[in-house]
Amino acid sequence: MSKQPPENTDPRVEALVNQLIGRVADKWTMLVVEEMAHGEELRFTELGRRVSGISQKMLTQTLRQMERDGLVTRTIHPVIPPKVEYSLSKMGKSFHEPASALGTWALDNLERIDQARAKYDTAAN
Amino acid sequence: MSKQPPENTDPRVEALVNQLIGRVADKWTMLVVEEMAHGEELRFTELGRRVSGISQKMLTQTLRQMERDGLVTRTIHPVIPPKVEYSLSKMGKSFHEPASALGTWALDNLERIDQARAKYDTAAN
DNA sequence: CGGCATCCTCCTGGATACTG
DNA sequence: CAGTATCCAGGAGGATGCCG
Repeated sequence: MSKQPPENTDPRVEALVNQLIGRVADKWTMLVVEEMAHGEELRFTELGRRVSGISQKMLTQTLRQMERDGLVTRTIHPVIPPKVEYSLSKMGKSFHEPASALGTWALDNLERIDQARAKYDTAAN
Repeated sequence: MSKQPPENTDPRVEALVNQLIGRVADKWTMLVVEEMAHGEELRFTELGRRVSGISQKMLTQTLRQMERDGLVTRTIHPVIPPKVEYSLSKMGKSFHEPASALGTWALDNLERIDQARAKYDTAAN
């Protein structure tokens, strides 16, 4: 499988798209976007508090990637103690739509999925 | 960060939702759903051919998870050589909507993201 | 054909400690 | 406060071989 890269599309574009899907279909990215979608600027620590379960490392990493991809704006206030504020860019906000649609779907179907799993697990043993 | 699990929600539900997001925000799941969305029943190998870059192992794994979650129906035809067909369940189809919305977004913004990255990379060095 | 089992490698990501 | 740096365990996932 995937022995011969399909000739019908430019392999570089293929790779890029593939990688982009990986980035976009990222749990932490989605959760961070969700928290930032309300519009206010958020500080690093506050963001960490809101995204439940995220480690500081992953928060940093996720924010860097999002900044690099142009989803997030990072504003450094040169004061002591340091103050850095994050907010969604225009593109970031546009990303929030499909992302939150997916989140909504997950919530809506949580029950059904849970049941499906239980059924599957008992059936198969 | 994430030292004290927030008390405002049931930690078990929290965990489940978190895990579910992880499942739902999965690259291969999305790509597989995309290929299956056209409605026909698809055989294992054919599916593998369509989802570019997926290994046989990941395809099997993804399909099993999706089946377990009730997104996919697996039909075994007891013939020789073996014939197994996969199709989206009703829930699977409903998942396709937000999933493909995300894919569409990625495609639409591929250019912008690429530019943002280039800009970020040259600026920071 | 449609897998499962095994091995092995690399990357992800948590924990911890330290800085401007 | 907002990170960076380091270490390290565990899981993801490719390659290969075998089977009903």
